[in-house]
Amino acid sequence: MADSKNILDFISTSKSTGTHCSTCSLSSLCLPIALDNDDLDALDEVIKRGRPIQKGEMLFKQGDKFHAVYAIRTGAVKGFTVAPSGEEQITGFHLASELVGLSGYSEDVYPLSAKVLETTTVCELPLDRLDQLCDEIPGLRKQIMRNMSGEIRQDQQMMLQLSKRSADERLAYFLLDLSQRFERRGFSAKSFRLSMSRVDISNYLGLAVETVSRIFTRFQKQELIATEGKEISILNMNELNALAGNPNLEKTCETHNQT
Amino acid sequence: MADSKNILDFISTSKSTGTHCSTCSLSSLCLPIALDNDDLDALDEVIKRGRPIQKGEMLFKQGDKFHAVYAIRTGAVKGFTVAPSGEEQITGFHLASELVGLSGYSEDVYPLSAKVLETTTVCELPLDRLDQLCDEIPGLRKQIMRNMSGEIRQDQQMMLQLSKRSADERLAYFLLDLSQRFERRGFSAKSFRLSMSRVDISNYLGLAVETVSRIFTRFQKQELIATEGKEISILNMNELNALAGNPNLEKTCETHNQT
DNA sequence: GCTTTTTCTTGACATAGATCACCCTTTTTA
DNA sequence: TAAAAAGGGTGATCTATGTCAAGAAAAAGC
Repeated sequence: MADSKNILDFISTSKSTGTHCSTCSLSSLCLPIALDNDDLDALDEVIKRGRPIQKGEMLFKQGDKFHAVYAIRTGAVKGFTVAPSGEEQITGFHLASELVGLSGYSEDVYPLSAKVLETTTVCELPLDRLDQLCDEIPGLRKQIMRNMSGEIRQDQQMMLQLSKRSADERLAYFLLDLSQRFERRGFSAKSFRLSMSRVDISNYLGLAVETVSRIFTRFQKQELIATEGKEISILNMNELNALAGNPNLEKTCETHNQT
Repeated sequence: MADSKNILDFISTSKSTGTHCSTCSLSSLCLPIALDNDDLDALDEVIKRGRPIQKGEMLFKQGDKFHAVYAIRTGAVKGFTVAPSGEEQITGFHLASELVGLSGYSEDVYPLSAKVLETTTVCELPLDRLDQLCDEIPGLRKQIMRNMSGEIRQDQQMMLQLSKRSADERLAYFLLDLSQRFERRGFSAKSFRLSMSRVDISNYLGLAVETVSRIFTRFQKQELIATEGKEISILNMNELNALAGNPNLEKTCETHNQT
C-alpha cells in the first residue's frame, strides 16, 4: 500500500522549508563537515528536502534504479537485502546524519532496500547532481569516499561479530554501538529508545528472536541493563563493554595507580 | 621476520620494469576500465610496480598509516581484521585486478591487514597522488567509488551468508564465487587451485576447520566436486548452485519447454 | 632423503542456540 | 471499544556445528 508509492512523491519542496545545511544541527556529523561556505551553498542547492516519511514506508527498494543518496535528518532507517531464496538480512540501522544508498554506485540499482523505522525526514541527494559536485568540490568527494570506506569497515566489523561471537557478545556489542552513536548525536549514552523490533535486532545479529528475548531478560537479571518495552537503560557500561570484548575501559583507575 | 620489513622496500622501480597499464592484460577488469589514453598515462605515471612479494609477507598491517592502495597484478591476497580480544576474521580473498586497502580511507590507518597467499605482484597507488588524480580525472574517481560500493555490496552479501546460511550453503557459495571470479579472469570456472588453506576458508566462512573438511569430503562423495589437495574441480555446477541458493540455472531447458 | 612441523581428515562427544508451542501484552484497525 | 494482528516472553526439546583427540598426509627444514 503506502510501500508502493515512490518516495519521490513526498520530496518536492526544495527551499520552501527554509532548511539549509548551514543551519542544520547535524552539519558537524554529516557531509558538510570540512566544506567551506561556498561549497556548502552548492551542496545545499542540490538537496531536496521533503515532508516526513511515515513508519513502514520505503526510501528505496532493492533493484530500483539508483538515482539518489539519502542523508537522514531525523528518525531511523533499516537497510536490508533479500536473497533470491527469500531470506532477509538487515545490513544496518541508520540514524540522523548518516548516508544511505551509497552501495548503489557500483551497479545502476540499489542492492538493498531501506525502510523507515519511525517517522523520518531525509535530505535527498540526486545522483547526477551529487556526482557532478564530486568533481567540482574535492572536499565533498573525499567526504563521500570516507563515508563509503567507513561503511566497509563497519560491515567487516559485523562479519567478525557474526562469525566469531556468542549471542551475548553480539547483543552487548549492538547495544553499545547504538549507545555510542546516540551519544555522538548529543543524546544520552545510557538511556535511549530502540526504534527497531526484537525481530529486527535478532535478524541483524543472526540470532533467533527467542534468543534475543532471553538475553534481554538475563541482562536485566544481571543488572547490566533495564528495559521497559523499547526503552533501554544501560546500568553497567563497564561490564557490558567487557562482555562485548572491548578493550577494558575500567582500566582507567588502574592506570592511575600505575603512574 | 620477513613480515617486519616494510613492503615499500620492495617497491621502487617505476618504469624500469617496462610494464604499463596500457599493455596490461587486466586493464579491462581493473581501474583503467573507462579511462581514455591520456588519463591512462597519468594513472600509469603514479603507479609503483615492484618485485614479487613472497607468500606470507604482508602488504600492510592493521593500524599502519594509510598511505597506498594496491591493485593485484598476479597472485592472491587475504584481508583480515583482528579484534582487541585477538580473534581473527578474514574479510576477503583478493585476486588479480582487485583493489586492496580502500577501507583505509575513512581514518588514517588501515582497519585490516593484507597478507599474500602465494607469490604476488602488485601495483602500488600512493594515496596522495591517487587522491590528486581523483580530482583531475572524473572517470578514475567514479571507478574507485564503484569499487568501494562493490565492496560494501560484497560484504553485505557475506553478512547474509554468515547469519542465515548453513555450513553446506556457505561452502558452495564460496566455491562458486571463486569459480566465477576465475572465469572472469580467463581461467577455467570448473577447475582451479585454492591458494588459501582450509583453516583460512573456515575462518572466512565462520566455521570450524573440521566442518569444512567434512563438507569437502561429503561434496566429493556426492560427486559435486573433486579435490586433490588444493586443486579443485567442480563436477556438478547446477547442483552446487542450487545448494548455494542461487536462482536455478538449469531452468534454461524448462524455459524452452514452456515457450 | 629423512625429520620435524604444519595441514588435513575423521570419529566421538558436547552444547549453544534453533525450533516448536504457548501465552501474555501492546498496537492497529474497523 | 471490541476484535484482530503484531510484538514480546518463556519453557521443553532438538540439532547443526563446535570441541577434543588422534592419526595420516603434505610441506618445510636440515
